[in-house]
Amino acid sequence: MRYWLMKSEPGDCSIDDLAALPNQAVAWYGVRNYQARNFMRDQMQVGDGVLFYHSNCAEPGIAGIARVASHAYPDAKQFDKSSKYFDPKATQETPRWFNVDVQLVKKIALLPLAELRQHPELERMRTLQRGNRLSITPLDPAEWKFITTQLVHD
DNA sequence: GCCAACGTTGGC
DNA sequence: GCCAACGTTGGC
Repeated sequence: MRYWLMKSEPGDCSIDDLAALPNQAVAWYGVRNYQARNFMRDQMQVGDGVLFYHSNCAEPGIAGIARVASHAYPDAKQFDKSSKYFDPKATQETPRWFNVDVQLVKKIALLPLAELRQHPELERMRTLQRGNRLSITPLDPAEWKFITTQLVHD
């Protein structure tokens, strides 16, 4: 069992968008960074814990708890010429990009980035490090526990 | 909209 | 394999 923080731009897919989907689950397509891809492809297991994070918006922060709901499989958008995620170098035989499905567990009262920064327990969190841009980062179990038991209120 | 930080690309 | 140029991310 591992724990992850996954960023989504709410203009693209917000926590409410996720909640409105069938099964409250979404294919996490569009990751075009090798490190983030490798986390999904090589390390994620069904049932892993996910913090659903709103990025690049007025109120960045953790917006909900989710779970990994599938193993990684080829990202369909890499083959779709009409998609901005189309990758001419990817083929069906040798796909380059993978994604998992992510399913909502519960929406929470937004935990703002500014609040996360105030807790010494979280000062080593990858997402809080200067210059970090990775859209998927692993969480220490202690960080997961602290956030989900000390900071989350429904 | 600004800009710092980082990843990728491609010429050499 | 170096590295400059370029594109992207994402907080502010």
